[in-house]
Amino acid sequence: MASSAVPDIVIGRLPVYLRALNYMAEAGQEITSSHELGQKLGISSAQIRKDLSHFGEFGKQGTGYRISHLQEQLKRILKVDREWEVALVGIGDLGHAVARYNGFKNRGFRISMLFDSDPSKIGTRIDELEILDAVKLKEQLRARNIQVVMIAVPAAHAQQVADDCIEAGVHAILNYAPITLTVPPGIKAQHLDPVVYLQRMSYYL
Amino acid sequence: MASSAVPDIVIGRLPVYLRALNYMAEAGQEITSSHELGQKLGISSAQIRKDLSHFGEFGKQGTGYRISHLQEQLKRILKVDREWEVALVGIGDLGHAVARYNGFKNRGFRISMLFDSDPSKIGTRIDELEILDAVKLKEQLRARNIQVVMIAVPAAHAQQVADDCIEAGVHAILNYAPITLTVPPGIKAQHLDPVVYLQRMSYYL
DNA sequence: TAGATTGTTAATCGATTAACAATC
DNA sequence: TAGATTGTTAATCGATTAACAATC
Repeated sequence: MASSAVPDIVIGRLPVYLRALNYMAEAGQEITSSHELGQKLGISSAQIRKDLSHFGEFGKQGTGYRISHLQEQLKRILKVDREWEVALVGIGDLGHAVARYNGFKNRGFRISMLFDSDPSKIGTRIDELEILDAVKLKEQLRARNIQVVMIAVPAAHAQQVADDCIEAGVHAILNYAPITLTVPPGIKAQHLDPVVYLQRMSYYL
Repeated sequence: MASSAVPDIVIGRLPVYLRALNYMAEAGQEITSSHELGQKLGISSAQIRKDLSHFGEFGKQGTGYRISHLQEQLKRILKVDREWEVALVGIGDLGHAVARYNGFKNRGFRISMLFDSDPSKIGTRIDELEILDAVKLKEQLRARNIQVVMIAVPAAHAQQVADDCIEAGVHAILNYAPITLTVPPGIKAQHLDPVVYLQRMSYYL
Protein backbone atom coordinates (compact mmCIF):
# COMPACT_ATOMS: atom_id res chain seq x y z
CA MET A 1 0.00 0.00 0.00
CA ALA A 2 2.76 2.45 -0.90
CA SER A 3 0.75 3.82 -3.80
CA SER A 4 -1.98 6.40 -3.37
CA ALA A 5 -5.53 5.81 -4.51
CA VAL A 6 -5.31 8.52 -7.16
CA PRO A 7 -2.81 7.84 -9.97
CA ASP A 8 0.22 10.14 -10.23
CA ILE A 9 -0.67 10.88 -13.80
CA VAL A 10 -4.00 12.34 -12.70
CA ILE A 11 -2.33 14.51 -10.05
CA GLY A 12 0.06 15.69 -12.74
CA ARG A 13 -2.77 17.14 -14.80
CA LEU A 14 -4.55 18.99 -12.00
CA PRO A 15 -2.07 21.92 -11.90
CA VAL A 16 -2.58 22.37 -15.63
CA TYR A 17 -6.34 22.47 -15.16
CA LEU A 18 -5.93 24.94 -12.34
CA ARG A 19 -3.69 27.20 -14.41
CA ALA A 20 -6.21 27.28 -17.24
CA LEU A 21 -9.00 28.09 -14.80
CA ASN A 22 -6.92 30.95 -13.40
CA TYR A 23 -6.68 32.49 -16.87
CA MET A 24 -10.37 32.10 -17.50
CA ALA A 25 -11.12 33.71 -14.16
CA GLU A 26 -8.76 36.60 -14.88
CA ALA A 27 -10.58 37.15 -18.14
CA GLY A 28 -13.83 37.47 -16.21
CA GLN A 29 -15.27 34.14 -17.23
CA GLU A 30 -17.43 32.47 -14.59
CA ILE A 31 -18.47 29.11 -16.03
CA THR A 32 -16.70 26.51 -18.11
CA SER A 33 -17.29 22.94 -19.25
CA SER A 34 -15.12 19.86 -19.54
CA HIS A 35 -15.44 20.27 -23.29
CA GLU A 36 -14.15 23.85 -23.34
CA LEU A 37 -11.35 23.13 -20.90
CA GLY A 38 -10.34 20.07 -22.88
CA GLN A 39 -10.20 22.03 -26.11
CA LYS A 40 -7.92 24.64 -24.59
CA LEU A 41 -5.59 22.02 -23.19
CA GLY A 42 -5.69 19.45 -25.94
CA ILE A 43 -7.24 16.85 -23.64
CA SER A 44 -10.49 14.93 -24.03
CA SER A 45 -13.46 16.14 -22.03
CA ALA A 46 -13.99 12.59 -20.75
CA GLN A 47 -10.53 12.57 -19.26
CA ILE A 48 -11.11 15.81 -17.41
CA ARG A 49 -14.38 14.57 -15.96
CA LYS A 50 -12.79 11.26 -15.01
CA ASP A 51 -9.84 12.98 -13.37
CA LEU A 52 -12.08 15.24 -11.31
CA SER A 53 -14.35 12.35 -10.34
CA HIS A 54 -11.53 10.95 -8.20
CA PHE A 55 -12.12 13.79 -5.77
CA GLY A 56 -15.79 14.50 -5.84
CA GLU A 57 -18.53 16.14 -7.89
CA PHE A 58 -17.71 19.70 -8.80
CA GLY A 59 -20.02 20.43 -11.70
CA LYS A 60 -23.66 20.69 -12.56
CA GLN A 61 -25.39 18.78 -15.33
CA GLY A 62 -26.43 20.93 -18.21
CA THR A 63 -24.30 23.86 -17.00
CA GLY A 64 -20.72 22.81 -16.40
CA TYR A 65 -18.38 24.07 -13.71
CA ARG A 66 -18.40 27.31 -11.78
CA ILE A 67 -14.81 28.40 -12.29
CA SER A 68 -14.29 29.98 -8.87
CA HIS A 69 -15.57 26.84 -7.16
CA LEU A 70 -13.41 24.49 -9.21
CA GLN A 71 -10.37 26.69 -8.58
CA GLU A 72 -10.96 26.51 -4.84
CA GLN A 73 -11.41 22.78 -4.91
CA LEU A 74 -8.31 22.13 -7.00
CA LYS A 75 -6.26 24.42 -4.77
CA ARG A 76 -7.45 22.50 -1.76
CA ILE A 77 -6.72 19.13 -3.35
CA LEU A 78 -3.24 20.22 -4.44
CA LYS A 79 -2.64 21.80 -1.03
CA VAL A 80 -1.94 25.18 -2.55
CA ASP A 81 -4.77 26.83 -0.65
CA ARG A 82 -1.92 28.00 1.58
CA GLU A 83 1.58 29.35 0.97
CA TRP A 84 4.55 27.00 1.20
CA GLU A 85 7.89 28.52 2.10
CA VAL A 86 10.47 27.50 -0.46
CA ALA A 87 14.25 27.60 -0.18
CA LEU A 88 16.33 28.20 -3.29
CA VAL A 89 19.86 26.80 -3.36
CA GLY A 90 22.31 28.15 -5.92
CA ILE A 91 22.11 31.78 -6.95
CA GLY A 92 23.86 31.82 -10.31
CA ASP A 93 22.25 33.41 -13.36
CA LEU A 94 19.40 30.95 -13.31
CA GLY A 95 18.91 30.99 -9.55
CA HIS A 96 18.89 34.77 -9.63
CA ALA A 97 16.17 34.77 -12.27
CA VAL A 98 14.16 32.23 -10.29
CA ALA A 99 14.53 34.30 -7.13
CA ARG A 100 13.15 37.33 -8.92
CA TYR A 101 10.41 35.43 -10.74
CA ASN A 102 7.03 36.71 -9.67
CA GLY A 103 5.06 33.77 -11.05
CA PHE A 104 4.92 31.96 -7.71
CA LYS A 105 2.59 34.53 -6.23
CA ASN A 106 -0.93 33.33 -5.47
CA ARG A 107 -0.07 29.86 -6.67
CA GLY A 108 0.90 28.36 -3.35
CA PHE A 109 4.60 29.08 -2.99
CA ARG A 110 6.89 31.82 -1.79
CA ILE A 111 10.66 31.82 -1.92
CA SER A 112 11.71 32.66 1.59
CA MET A 113 15.32 31.53 1.79
CA LEU A 114 18.29 31.84 -0.58
CA PHE A 115 21.54 29.92 -0.31
CA ASP A 116 24.85 30.04 -2.11
CA SER A 117 28.40 29.04 -1.27
CA ASP A 118 30.13 31.91 -3.06
CA PRO A 119 31.53 34.31 -0.41
CA SER A 120 31.03 37.25 -2.76
CA LYS A 121 27.30 36.52 -2.83
CA ILE A 122 26.69 35.57 0.80
CA GLY A 123 25.18 38.46 2.69
CA THR A 124 23.97 40.30 -0.40
CA ARG A 125 20.28 40.61 -1.09
CA ILE A 126 17.82 39.96 -3.90
CA ASP A 127 14.65 41.95 -3.42
CA GLU A 128 15.21 42.28 0.34
CA LEU A 129 15.99 38.57 0.75
CA GLU A 130 19.49 37.85 2.02
CA ILE A 131 21.65 35.15 0.46
CA LEU A 132 22.73 32.79 3.21
CA ASP A 133 25.83 30.64 3.49
CA ALA A 134 25.15 27.18 2.03
CA VAL A 135 27.33 25.72 4.76
CA LYS A 136 24.43 26.37 7.11
CA LEU A 137 21.85 24.89 4.74
CA LYS A 138 20.78 21.96 6.90
CA GLU A 139 20.44 23.80 10.17
CA GLN A 140 18.59 26.70 8.55
CA LEU A 141 16.13 24.46 6.71
CA ARG A 142 15.44 22.61 9.93
CA ALA A 143 15.03 25.79 11.92
CA ARG A 144 12.47 27.14 9.47
CA ASN A 145 10.86 23.74 8.91
CA ILE A 146 11.19 24.04 5.14
CA GLN A 147 9.53 21.25 3.16
CA VAL A 148 10.09 22.45 -0.41
CA VAL A 149 13.40 23.31 -2.05
CA MET A 150 14.49 24.38 -5.51
CA ILE A 151 18.00 23.47 -6.58
CA ALA A 152 19.87 25.57 -9.13
CA VAL A 153 23.46 24.58 -8.42
CA PRO A 154 25.83 23.00 -10.98
CA ALA A 155 25.00 19.38 -11.84
CA ALA A 156 28.08 18.11 -10.04
CA HIS A 157 26.77 19.40 -6.70
CA ALA A 158 23.06 18.81 -7.06
CA GLN A 159 22.90 15.32 -5.55
CA GLN A 160 24.85 16.38 -2.46
CA VAL A 161 22.59 19.38 -1.96
CA ALA A 162 19.53 17.18 -2.39
CA ASP A 163 20.87 14.70 0.17
CA ASP A 164 21.45 17.52 2.66
CA CYS A 165 17.99 18.92 2.12
CA ILE A 166 16.36 15.55 2.62
CA GLU A 167 18.34 15.02 5.79
CA ALA A 168 17.00 18.36 6.98
CA GLY A 169 13.40 17.24 6.47
CA VAL A 170 12.66 18.46 2.94
CA HIS A 171 10.05 16.37 1.11
CA ALA A 172 9.80 18.04 -2.31
CA ILE A 173 12.66 19.06 -4.58
CA LEU A 174 12.44 20.95 -7.84
CA ASN A 175 15.74 20.42 -9.59
CA TYR A 176 17.01 22.75 -12.32
CA ALA A 177 20.34 20.95 -12.62
CA PRO A 178 20.64 18.63 -15.61
CA ILE A 179 20.97 15.41 -13.67
CA THR A 180 18.50 12.84 -12.38
CA LEU A 181 18.45 12.98 -8.60
CA THR A 182 18.19 9.81 -6.58
CA VAL A 183 15.83 10.23 -3.65
CA PRO A 184 14.48 7.79 -1.07
CA PRO A 185 10.86 6.60 -1.10
CA GLY A 186 8.44 9.20 0.16
CA ILE A 187 10.49 12.09 -1.18
CA LYS A 188 9.32 13.76 -4.38
CA ALA A 189 11.67 15.20 -6.99
CA GLN A 190 10.85 16.92 -10.25
CA HIS A 191 13.36 17.80 -12.93
CA LEU A 192 13.43 20.88 -15.15
CA ASP A 193 16.24 20.34 -17.62
CA PRO A 194 15.34 22.39 -20.71
CA VAL A 195 17.50 20.25 -22.97
CA VAL A 196 15.49 17.15 -22.12
CA TYR A 197 12.38 18.95 -23.35
CA LEU A 198 14.12 20.18 -26.49
CA GLN A 199 15.32 16.68 -27.27
CA ARG A 200 11.81 15.32 -26.85
CA MET A 201 10.83 17.58 -29.72
CA SER A 202 13.85 17.30 -32.00
CA TYR A 203 13.02 13.64 -32.55
CA TYR A 204 9.99 14.79 -34.53
CA LEU A 205 11.76 17.43 -36.61
CA MET B 1 -1.87 7.26 -39.40
CA ALA B 2 -1.10 10.50 -37.61
CA SER B 3 0.68 8.71 -34.79
CA SER B 4 4.27 7.54 -35.08
CA ALA B 5 5.26 3.94 -34.65
CA VAL B 6 7.16 4.67 -31.45
CA PRO B 7 5.03 5.94 -28.55
CA ASP B 8 5.63 9.50 -27.36
CA ILE B 9 6.19 8.25 -23.87
CA VAL B 10 9.15 6.18 -25.06
CA ILE B 11 10.66 9.15 -26.90
CA GLY B 12 10.24 11.16 -23.72
CA ARG B 13 12.52 8.83 -21.78
CA LEU B 14 15.34 8.69 -24.29
CA PRO B 15 16.77 12.12 -23.40
CA VAL B 16 16.89 11.03 -19.77
CA TYR B 17 18.78 7.87 -20.72
CA LEU B 18 21.16 9.93 -22.83
CA ARG B 19 21.82 12.38 -20.03
CA ALA B 20 22.66 9.57 -17.63
CA LEU B 21 24.99 8.02 -20.19
CA ASN B 22 26.74 11.36 -20.60
CA TYR B 23 27.48 11.46 -16.90
CA MET B 24 28.76 7.91 -16.87
CA ALA B 25 30.99 8.67 -19.84
CA GLU B 26 32.33 11.82 -18.19
CA ALA B 27 33.20 9.73 -15.17
CA GLY B 28 35.24 7.44 -17.40
CA GLN B 29 32.83 4.52 -17.35
CA GLU B 30 32.74 2.52 -20.59
CA ILE B 31 30.06 -0.14 -20.09
CA THR B 32 26.67 -0.16 -18.42
CA SER B 33 23.65 -2.44 -18.20
CA SER B 34 19.92 -1.92 -18.31
CA HIS B 35 19.89 -2.86 -14.65
CA GLU B 36 22.45 -0.23 -13.62
CA LEU B 37 20.87 2.48 -15.74
CA GLY B 38 17.46 1.61 -14.38
CA GLN B 39 18.66 1.84 -10.79
CA LYS B 40 20.13 5.29 -11.36
CA LEU B 41 16.93 6.54 -12.98
CA GLY B 42 14.35 4.73 -10.91
CA ILE B 43 13.09 2.80 -13.93
CA SER B 44 12.84 -0.96 -14.43
CA SER B 45 15.53 -2.62 -16.52
CA ALA B 46 12.84 -4.27 -18.61
CA GLN B 47 11.45 -0.91 -19.58
CA ILE B 48 14.81 0.36 -20.70
CA ARG B 49 15.42 -2.70 -22.84
CA LYS B 50 11.92 -2.51 -24.29
CA ASP B 51 12.30 1.18 -25.07
CA LEU B 52 15.60 0.64 -26.87
CA SER B 53 14.24 -2.35 -28.76
CA HIS B 54 12.01 0.01 -30.75
CA PHE B 55 15.11 1.25 -32.53
CA GLY B 56 17.44 -1.72 -32.83
CA GLU B 57 19.83 -3.86 -30.85
CA PHE B 58 22.46 -1.85 -29.07
CA GLY B 59 23.76 -4.22 -26.40
CA LYS B 60 25.52 -7.50 -26.04
CA GLN B 61 24.25 -10.43 -24.02
CA GLY B 62 26.23 -11.08 -20.90
CA THR B 63 27.99 -7.72 -21.11
CA GLY B 64 25.52 -4.88 -21.45
CA TYR B 65 25.91 -1.67 -23.44
CA ARG B 66 29.03 0.11 -24.59
CA ILE B 67 28.28 3.61 -23.36
CA SER B 68 29.89 5.49 -26.23
CA HIS B 69 27.96 3.44 -28.75
CA LEU B 70 24.63 3.87 -27.01
CA GLN B 71 25.26 7.62 -26.70
CA GLU B 72 25.88 7.86 -30.43
CA GLN B 73 22.79 5.88 -31.26
CA LEU B 74 20.51 7.85 -28.95
CA LYS B 75 21.89 11.12 -30.30
CA ARG B 76 21.17 9.95 -33.81
CA ILE B 77 17.65 8.79 -32.93
CA LEU B 78 16.85 12.07 -31.15
CA LYS B 79 18.45 14.02 -33.99
CA VAL B 80 20.89 15.73 -31.68
CA ASP B 81 23.91 14.38 -33.53
CA ARG B 82 23.92 17.89 -35.00
CA GLU B 83 23.40 21.40 -33.65
CA TRP B 84 20.00 23.06 -33.99
CA GLU B 85 19.90 26.82 -34.06
CA VAL B 86 17.47 28.08 -31.46
CA ALA B 87 15.86 31.49 -31.19
CA LEU B 88 15.00 32.87 -27.77
CA VAL B 89 12.14 35.35 -27.52
CA GLY B 90 11.83 37.50 -24.41
CA ILE B 91 14.97 38.64 -22.63
CA GLY B 92 13.74 39.44 -19.15
CA ASP B 93 15.43 38.03 -16.06
CA LEU B 94 14.59 34.49 -17.06
CA GLY B 95 15.39 34.91 -20.75
CA HIS B 96 18.69 36.50 -19.82
CA ALA B 97 19.58 33.52 -17.65
CA VAL B 98 18.55 31.10 -20.40
CA ALA B 99 20.64 33.02 -22.93
CA ARG B 100 23.69 32.71 -20.72
CA TYR B 101 23.03 29.10 -19.76
CA ASN B 102 25.86 26.91 -20.98
CA GLY B 103 24.02 23.62 -20.59
CA PHE B 104 22.96 23.49 -24.24
CA LYS B 105 26.50 22.88 -25.41
CA ASN B 106 27.15 19.44 -26.90
CA ARG B 107 23.56 18.43 -26.40
CA GLY B 108 22.26 19.40 -29.81
CA PHE B 109 21.22 23.04 -29.47
CA ARG B 110 22.73 26.48 -29.69
CA ILE B 111 20.98 29.77 -29.06
CA SER B 112 21.71 31.82 -32.12
CA MET B 113 19.08 34.56 -32.05
CA LEU B 114 17.66 36.75 -29.30
CA PHE B 115 14.50 38.84 -29.52
CA ASP B 116 12.83 41.38 -27.31
CA SER B 117 10.44 44.25 -27.86
CA ASP B 118 11.90 46.60 -25.25
CA PRO B 119 13.72 49.45 -27.07
CA SER B 120 16.20 49.73 -24.20
CA LYS B 121 17.28 46.14 -24.81
CA ILE B 122 17.23 46.01 -28.61
CA GLY B 123 20.72 46.37 -29.99
CA THR B 124 22.46 45.39 -26.76
CA ARG B 125 24.34 42.12 -26.55
CA ILE B 126 24.52 39.06 -24.33
CA ASP B 127 27.79 37.24 -24.79
CA GLU B 128 28.33 38.72 -28.26
CA LEU B 129 24.79 37.91 -29.38
CA GLU B 130 22.71 40.95 -30.28
CA ILE B 131 19.14 41.35 -29.09
CA LEU B 132 16.94 41.90 -32.12
CA ASP B 133 13.66 43.75 -32.44
CA ALA B 134 10.76 41.37 -31.90
CA VAL B 135 8.84 43.25 -34.58
CA LYS B 136 11.09 41.51 -37.09
CA LEU B 137 10.64 38.09 -35.50
CA LYS B 138 8.86 36.39 -38.37
CA GLU B 139 11.09 37.61 -41.17
CA GLN B 140 14.26 36.87 -39.21
CA LEU B 141 13.18 33.35 -38.28
CA ARG B 142 12.32 32.66 -41.89
CA ALA B 143 15.58 34.12 -43.15
CA ARG B 144 17.60 31.90 -40.84
CA ASN B 145 15.28 28.91 -41.29
CA ILE B 146 14.88 28.49 -37.55
CA GLN B 147 12.92 25.41 -36.48
CA VAL B 148 13.24 25.60 -32.70
CA VAL B 149 12.23 28.50 -30.46
CA MET B 150 12.19 29.14 -26.73
CA ILE B 151 9.62 31.58 -25.42
CA ALA B 152 10.26 33.54 -22.22
CA VAL B 153 7.82 36.42 -22.63
CA PRO B 154 4.99 37.25 -20.20
CA ALA B 155 2.09 34.80 -20.28
CA ALA B 156 -0.20 37.34 -21.87
CA HIS B 157 1.98 37.50 -25.00
CA ALA B 158 3.14 33.91 -25.28
CA GLN B 159 0.36 32.63 -27.56
CA GLN B 160 0.81 35.47 -30.04
CA VAL B 161 4.56 34.90 -30.15
CA ALA B 162 3.99 31.18 -30.66
CA ASP B 163 1.55 31.87 -33.50
CA ASP B 164 4.08 34.13 -35.20
CA CYS B 165 6.84 31.57 -34.82
CA ILE B 166 4.71 28.81 -36.29
CA GLU B 167 3.76 31.03 -39.19
CA ALA B 168 7.46 31.56 -39.78
CA GLY B 169 8.09 27.84 -40.04
CA VAL B 170 9.02 26.90 -36.47
CA HIS B 171 8.13 23.32 -35.52
CA ALA B 172 9.24 23.03 -31.90
CA ILE B 173 8.50 25.46 -29.07
CA LEU B 174 9.82 25.35 -25.55
CA ASN B 175 7.59 27.61 -23.51
CA TYR B 176 8.67 29.11 -20.18
CA ALA B 177 5.51 31.20 -19.84
CA PRO B 178 2.92 29.81 -17.41
CA ILE B 179 0.23 29.16 -19.97
CA THR B 180 -0.72 26.18 -22.14
CA LEU B 181 -0.05 27.05 -25.76
CA THR B 182 -2.43 25.92 -28.45
CA VAL B 183 -0.56 24.70 -31.50
CA PRO B 184 -1.73 23.04 -34.73
CA PRO B 185 -1.10 19.36 -35.48
CA GLY B 186 2.47 18.63 -36.44
CA ILE B 187 3.86 21.36 -34.21
CA LYS B 188 5.42 20.32 -30.91
CA ALA B 189 5.26 22.41 -27.75
CA GLN B 190 6.69 21.70 -24.34
CA HIS B 191 5.94 23.68 -21.20
CA LEU B 192 8.30 24.55 -18.36
CA ASP B 193 6.18 26.23 -15.71
CA PRO B 194 7.98 25.63 -12.39
CA VAL B 195 4.78 26.10 -10.40
CA VAL B 196 3.12 23.19 -12.18
CA TYR B 197 5.96 20.96 -11.02
CA LEU B 198 5.80 22.32 -7.48
CA GLN B 199 2.05 21.70 -7.35
CA ARG B 200 2.55 18.14 -8.54
CA MET B 201 4.59 17.60 -5.41
CA SER B 202 2.64 19.62 -2.86
CA TYR B 203 -0.28 17.21 -3.26
CA TYR B 204 1.86 14.60 -1.52
CA LEU B 205 3.06 16.83 1.33
C1' DT C 1 -39.96 21.30 -21.84
C1' DA C 2 -35.75 20.84 -24.81
C1' DG C 3 -31.02 21.13 -24.77
C1' DA C 4 -26.82 20.57 -22.59
C1' DT C 5 -23.45 18.59 -19.67
C1' DT C 6 -22.15 15.96 -15.79
C1' DG C 7 -20.51 11.64 -13.39
C1' DT C 8 -19.87 6.88 -14.18
C1' DT C 9 -19.66 2.42 -16.36
C1' DA C 10 -17.82 -0.79 -19.43
C1' DA C 11 -15.01 -1.48 -23.33
C1' DT C 12 -10.97 -0.40 -25.60
C1' DC C 13 -6.56 0.74 -25.93
C1' DG C 14 -1.80 1.02 -24.61
C1' DA C 15 2.13 0.58 -21.37
C1' DT C 16 4.68 -2.07 -18.07
C1' DT C 17 6.46 -6.14 -16.23
C1' DA C 18 7.88 -10.89 -15.62
C1' DA C 19 10.04 -14.49 -17.60
C1' DC C 20 13.19 -16.83 -20.46
C1' DA C 21 15.58 -18.48 -24.65
C1' DA C 22 19.50 -16.84 -26.91
C1' DT C 23 24.10 -15.80 -26.60
C1' DC C 24 28.17 -13.25 -25.28
C1' DT D 1 32.23 -23.67 -19.11
C1' DA D 2 29.50 -20.77 -15.81
C1' DG D 3 27.61 -16.47 -15.14
C1' DA D 4 25.51 -12.55 -16.83
C1' DT D 5 22.61 -9.78 -19.62
C1' DT D 6 20.25 -8.91 -23.76
C1' DG D 7 16.03 -8.75 -26.82
C1' DT D 8 11.45 -10.36 -27.03
C1' DT D 9 7.14 -12.56 -25.92
C1' DA D 10 3.04 -13.01 -23.42
C1' DA D 11 0.62 -11.71 -19.43
C1' DT D 12 -0.63 -8.22 -16.45
C1' DC D 13 -1.72 -3.96 -15.27
C1' DG D 14 -3.44 0.64 -15.83
C1' DA D 15 -5.19 4.62 -18.50
C1' DT D 16 -8.22 6.49 -21.91
C1' DT D 17 -12.37 6.74 -24.36
C1' DA D 18 -17.12 6.11 -25.82
C1' DA D 19 -21.54 6.03 -24.42
C1' DC D 20 -25.43 7.17 -21.74
C1' DA D 21 -28.57 7.61 -17.75
C1' DA D 22 -29.25 11.23 -14.66
C1' DT D 23 -30.41 15.79 -14.11
C1' DC D 24 -29.82 20.74 -14.22
